[in-house]
Amino acid sequence: MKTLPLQFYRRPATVVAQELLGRILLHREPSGELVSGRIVETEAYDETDPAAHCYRGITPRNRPMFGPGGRVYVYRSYGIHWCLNVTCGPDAYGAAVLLRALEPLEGIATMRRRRSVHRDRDLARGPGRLTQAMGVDHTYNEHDLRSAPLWIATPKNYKPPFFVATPRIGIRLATDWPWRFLVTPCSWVSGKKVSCPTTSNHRDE
DNA sequence: CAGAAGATCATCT
DNA sequence: GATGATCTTCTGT
Repeated sequence: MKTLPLQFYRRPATVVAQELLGRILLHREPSGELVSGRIVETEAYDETDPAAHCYRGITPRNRPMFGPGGRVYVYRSYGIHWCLNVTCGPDAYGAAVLLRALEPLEGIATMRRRRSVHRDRDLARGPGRLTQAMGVDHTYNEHDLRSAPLWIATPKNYKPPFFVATPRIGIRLATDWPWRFLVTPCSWVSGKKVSCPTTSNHRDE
C-alpha cells in the first residue's frame, strides 16, 4: 500500500474530503499491533465555514488546523470523545477534514475490546467511535500522516469515488460500503444552521 | 468569573 | 425523540 504524499493534502478541504473516501487509515499501536480501516465518511471544514473551529482565527486548540496540510488535528468533543481531523491546504490557512467513519479491516479484535458493540459495522461509525476503536487521542496532534504510528495509504483495489454533486464546505460525504456514495447536508448551509442527523444514530438500516 | 454551546454517543421511552 | 455525561472554548460582565 502506498502512503499518501504531501501534495495530496495541500489542496482544498473539499477535494481532500472527497478523495480520502476509500483510503486506509492505519495505526501502529504502542503494543506493536496494527489496526486499520477504510475511510467511508468525511466532512470538510475551513475558514469560510461559521461552524468550523478555525472560523475566528487561531486559538490554542485549533492551532494544528492552521499548520500545513497532511497533519493530525484532534480535539475533545463534548468533554468525552476525541475527533480526528486531517489538516488541509497550505501553511497558515485553516482547513481540515473530519474523519467520521471507518469500515474496520485489521485489528478488529482490538477494536471490539475497546468498544462493546454487537455489530462490527458500529465499531468505528461516527467520529467519536472511530478514535476510540483506533486508539487515537490528542497526543497525536500535529503528527505527520505520512509515517507511523498513524498514517493514511491507498489500497491496491482503490477506485476513485464518483459524485453526482460537487462537494463543498458544510457537506458530509459518505459511502455505504461497498461503494455507494452519499452526500448529506450538515452544519451550516447558506449561513443558517440546519439539522444534522449523525451517522451513528440514523444510518442503522 | 459565570454561563452557554458544542464537528458526539449511549441509553431510555 | 429526548436526555445526560463531561470538559474545553468562547463570550459577556
